[in-house]
Amino acid sequence: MSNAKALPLLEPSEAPAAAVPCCPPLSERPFTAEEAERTARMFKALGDPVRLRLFSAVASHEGGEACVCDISDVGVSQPTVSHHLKKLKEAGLLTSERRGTWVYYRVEPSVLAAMGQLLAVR
Amino acid sequence: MSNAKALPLLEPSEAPAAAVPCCPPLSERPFTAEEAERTARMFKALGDPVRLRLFSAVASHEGGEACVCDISDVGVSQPTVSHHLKKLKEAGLLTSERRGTWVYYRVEPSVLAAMGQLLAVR
DNA sequence: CTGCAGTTTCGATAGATGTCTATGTTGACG
DNA sequence: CGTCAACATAGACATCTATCGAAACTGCAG
Repeated sequence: MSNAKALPLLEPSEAPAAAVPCCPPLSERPFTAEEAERTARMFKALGDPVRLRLFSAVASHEGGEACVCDISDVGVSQPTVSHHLKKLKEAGLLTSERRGTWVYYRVEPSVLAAMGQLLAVR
Repeated sequence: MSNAKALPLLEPSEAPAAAVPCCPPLSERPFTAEEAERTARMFKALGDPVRLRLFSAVASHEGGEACVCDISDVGVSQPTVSHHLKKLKEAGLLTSERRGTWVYYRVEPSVLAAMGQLLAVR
């Protein structure tokens, strides 16, 4: 093909979803529907065992980042791993960057802090 | 009836699931399959907007407890509310107690602390 | 240019989940 | 005892989701 412009459209749904400036602590006041919708996305992303293992693997990896090949050993096929990493990315919990052959994922530290605040006791 | 022993059988599946003594911080080391399975249950329970609103409503209510009638206004039918409260209970996030006509739900404070620890930064 | 390894995307499918209506249970009150 | 109100359970249904194999894409090395 030798094309040089093969991706004319980039879905904005691919964006990091801005999960950081999220919400008040859960026990401060009842969540509104909108707050709940936004916050539930993050919890839901961590609500799958495979995703939780992938997230933990990235978070605990040296330098806070890991390439897919480092963490693919979670008992499911490689496309499934990719699928879950995408979900975590869409939830704003991970970011990715391609360096040569490999793709590296890293955790967004501010997100961990934000979720910690959610669970703070009044 | 004036009975004193009317509940002969109580499913153990109804038990609080012992969510408290859970796991090390997510970023300490990669989770094992078993740890992930256990921990994901809690995140999953909070991964639904309606459940999150119900949980927030209970957590922020005076005294840390609320009767169902106080928090049922989340836009779904009454059986659905009951269903979600049951899920939260099974996940070990809420406990319930009947007092007369009303059933009161309250948060397990230790659970919030445990989940907060999960998200602690290394 | 061609092949290869790492990664993502696509299409399909089985199982899980959220929601409803209808019905059951429990306690309070005449 | 009868009725009403507060919750819970049961069953049905539509939608979502996790998973896989196959195929496409990307960068690197001959």
